[in-house]
Amino acid sequence: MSELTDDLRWVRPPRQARSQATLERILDAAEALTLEKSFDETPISEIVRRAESSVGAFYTRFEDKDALLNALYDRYYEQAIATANTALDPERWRGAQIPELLSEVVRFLVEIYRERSGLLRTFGARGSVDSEFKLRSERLSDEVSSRLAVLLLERRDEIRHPQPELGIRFGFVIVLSALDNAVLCDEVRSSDLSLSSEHFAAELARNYLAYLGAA
Amino acid sequence: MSELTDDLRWVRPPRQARSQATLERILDAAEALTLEKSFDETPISEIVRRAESSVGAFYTRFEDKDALLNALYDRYYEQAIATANTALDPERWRGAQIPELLSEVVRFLVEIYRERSGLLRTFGARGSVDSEFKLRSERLSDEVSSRLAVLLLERRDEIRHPQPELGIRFGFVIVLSALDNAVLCDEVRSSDLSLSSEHFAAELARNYLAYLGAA
DNA sequence: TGTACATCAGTGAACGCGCGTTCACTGATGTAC
DNA sequence: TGTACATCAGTGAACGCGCGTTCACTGATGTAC
Repeated sequence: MSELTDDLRWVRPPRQARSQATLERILDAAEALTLEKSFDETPISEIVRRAESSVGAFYTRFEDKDALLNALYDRYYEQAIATANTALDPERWRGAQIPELLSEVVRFLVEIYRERSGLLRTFGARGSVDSEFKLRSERLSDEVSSRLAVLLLERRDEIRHPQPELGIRFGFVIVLSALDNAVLCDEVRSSDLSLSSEHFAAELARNYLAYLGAA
Repeated sequence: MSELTDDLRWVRPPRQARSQATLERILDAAEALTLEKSFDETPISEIVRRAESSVGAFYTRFEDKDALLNALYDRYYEQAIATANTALDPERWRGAQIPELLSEVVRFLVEIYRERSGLLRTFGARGSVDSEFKLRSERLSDEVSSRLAVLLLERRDEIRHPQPELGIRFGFVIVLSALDNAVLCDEVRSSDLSLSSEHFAAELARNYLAYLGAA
């Protein structure tokens, strides 16, 4: 429903299976190219070449180049929300304490940031220039933050931060900031320190736990 | 000395006071414009108009537009190092304990990030696309991190993190990541939470202290 | 089941705008004697 | 102290490249009867 509405906003809906496939190839090609250079530096001609499509076909699906970026974001958003819903399902964590929970969640986030580093860098770059886009992309982290907050507030007695709700939100923003920053480096190599992903995730989780006073 | 060498790399040295003044007006104009839009979106023509100079004058100082960005960074680097040297002078903090020290330092960083948000956003955007530039800009945070590490290691007994040196470095990276991220929003409004600068600084310091185990 | 027609999908050459860069020129400053 | 000349600094119109976008056209798919 909202998926349909969103899609209509950025892509002209395909009417045939053929054009649906073309659309997906274009999205995939564009996402793949985010690993090589910035979105701005990637001409449409290159995207469609990699997608084995053509410039004209591009414009039958998209209003302009901007719409492609937004469509990429929409696709990522849907996937991320779905993932968050299963990963942060309260059932799944029944009986777990905060340290275990946050260690797992942070480890998982690190993995996602690694897999999608190109996309996330692209969204970050765009957000730093286009405040409307920035707001849209913050909706995603707000959603995830809310789901996490539910889990943590069920364990409120483990938290010593004077304002648990604030601590949860702020601590999560910090975790995402660190990840965003790490993603700017080739491979998640945790900025100037040379930590493995595992070690990076462990220290990041330690940071969040210590800040919440839940260690 | 190194200032001269660096300068020579990015700007053709002025021989007359007049051209020195022009150079500074161009740098100032470019920095001022970083508050309005991204560097890429700001044409040279607009920069020189604001500097009350001309396109030709620009090219007698700079090889190309890129050199201007690098010159802006060099200027910022010099200033930042000088500031760090006085702000983190061990004499200045004699007798202070870690909580006081870090609270002040973080507060100070927040202030700087607010004042120079346009520049820092510009450097961040460039760093996310140009890994050589990213390396150069990491040199600055490494330098500051080292000076801070000296102060904190003098107070090693206050730190409960199992690897104090690592904790200091990593915690500082996290603080800078959060600041970088905050700077992307109009005014430092601490991401999606609406905290005042003071409150933001306080929570960020709390985070660092808790992570180090020095609270 | 075939035929006619409408709509969808795709092609790629050509267009045009924006902006970085060049260049031919004028004026200002410094230097030699 | 003045004059001649060299170099530095500045001007802004014109150029040209890259890339987003358009468009006239061909081919594929769906639909009506």
